[in-house]
Amino acid sequence: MAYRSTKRTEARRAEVRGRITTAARELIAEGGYVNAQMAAVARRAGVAVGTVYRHFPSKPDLFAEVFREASQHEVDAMREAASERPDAPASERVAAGVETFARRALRGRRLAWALLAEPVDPAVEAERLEFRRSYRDILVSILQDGIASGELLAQDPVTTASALVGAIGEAMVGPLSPTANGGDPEAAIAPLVNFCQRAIGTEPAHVHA
Amino acid sequence: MAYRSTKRTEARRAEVRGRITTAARELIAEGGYVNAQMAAVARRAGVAVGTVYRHFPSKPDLFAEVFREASQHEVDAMREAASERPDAPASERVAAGVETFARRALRGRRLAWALLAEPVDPAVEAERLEFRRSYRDILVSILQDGIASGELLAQDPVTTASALVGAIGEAMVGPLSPTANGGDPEAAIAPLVNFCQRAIGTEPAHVHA
DNA sequence: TCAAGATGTGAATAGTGGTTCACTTCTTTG
DNA sequence: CAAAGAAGTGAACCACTATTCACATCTTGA
Repeated sequence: MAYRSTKRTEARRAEVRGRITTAARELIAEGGYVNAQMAAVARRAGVAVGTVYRHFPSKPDLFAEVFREASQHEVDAMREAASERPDAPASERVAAGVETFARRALRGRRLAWALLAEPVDPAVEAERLEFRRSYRDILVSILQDGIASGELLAQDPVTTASALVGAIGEAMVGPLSPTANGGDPEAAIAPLVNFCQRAIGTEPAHVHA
Repeated sequence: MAYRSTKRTEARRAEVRGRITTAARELIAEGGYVNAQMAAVARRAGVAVGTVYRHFPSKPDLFAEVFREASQHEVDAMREAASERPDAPASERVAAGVETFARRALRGRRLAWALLAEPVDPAVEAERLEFRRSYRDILVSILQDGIASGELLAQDPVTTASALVGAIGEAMVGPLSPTANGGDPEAAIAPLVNFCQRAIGTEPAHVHA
């Protein structure tokens, strides 16, 4: 009984672990999951391959954590944007959430695409499902409020919210996106927000503009 | 000069080639691109691996053709549905196209997902891009008609069409889809069509229902 | 039937990338 | 400092697959 982990070693361990997840996230942001081999992660993190395996039992485990961290950030940002004015009309709350989502996705297109759609190991896929479900649930909740208050037309909020998630993903980071070929990203946001506002079905009586 | 290909041999060659592409498509429909190894394709087609390479120079070449064929079918079906009544209101033409798209996607969820989103070799990705673009362009054309006639609100038709493609894909075959977990597929179509009709922005004056 | 060429075969090859492990280095405690 | 154990290392290992190629078989025209 001559060795016990101490604050110093634990801090160092956490620091190395952080370097590894950061390296993995950066590689995904640059070239997607396929571009993020274990050897490349290790090289960028400045450690040996074996060290990565001291911290994560397998590649799926590593990337599940990376996905979890990255997507949590995104979901929190959108939730915050959509809840800034909890009593605003649903259409404005959706607009705020969508705009935040879109703007952040555009800042890191490749990472956003990897988080949203790129196929990955089943373990990572499970994280992604959580991610998309979180987005959807934020929207569902706003839609339900809007329907209850009579602001929005009667509709299936789960279908609407799912479709919105797909629409935003495609319009922002998908291959069809105007931003995919060098267009001005900012210019793509307003039409998308308009799309979403129309899609949630504001009752004509509530239209202000 | 003792051998020249004849009708009989050409027919046989075409038949084998067809067996190979069919086998490849079936494998994709069952387990996606990752599940479709060359050896598996050969086995299912009832030929040796080498034979596959007599017909296609490489795996990407084979699957590019498979994607091209499969997606052409889908695009044609949607175009036809949307053009059945060329003078109908845009909102009805969109509804007809979307419903056809959705219904067909549901019939072959895995294949539809592979065609729409699963990452593949760059050569195959190029085919997929064509595919999505074709869908988008069908919708863009209808939207332009509707905007010109005053039926639809002014909007960027490319963004709207891209977002619609994303929305349909997500709602029908994406991980969020209610149909992904054993829900009734038919029940998912009507809400989606409603979503799309709202999203294209029918001018209030034109609303009939 | 025979030669020429096309087509079919599948074991062997080669590239890729995740994972292991014997070994070294570092840190802590007595 | 010495022992114990944790952390770090990276070459070797292994599984998986696309691709090749020397050989066999089949088809055609003379």
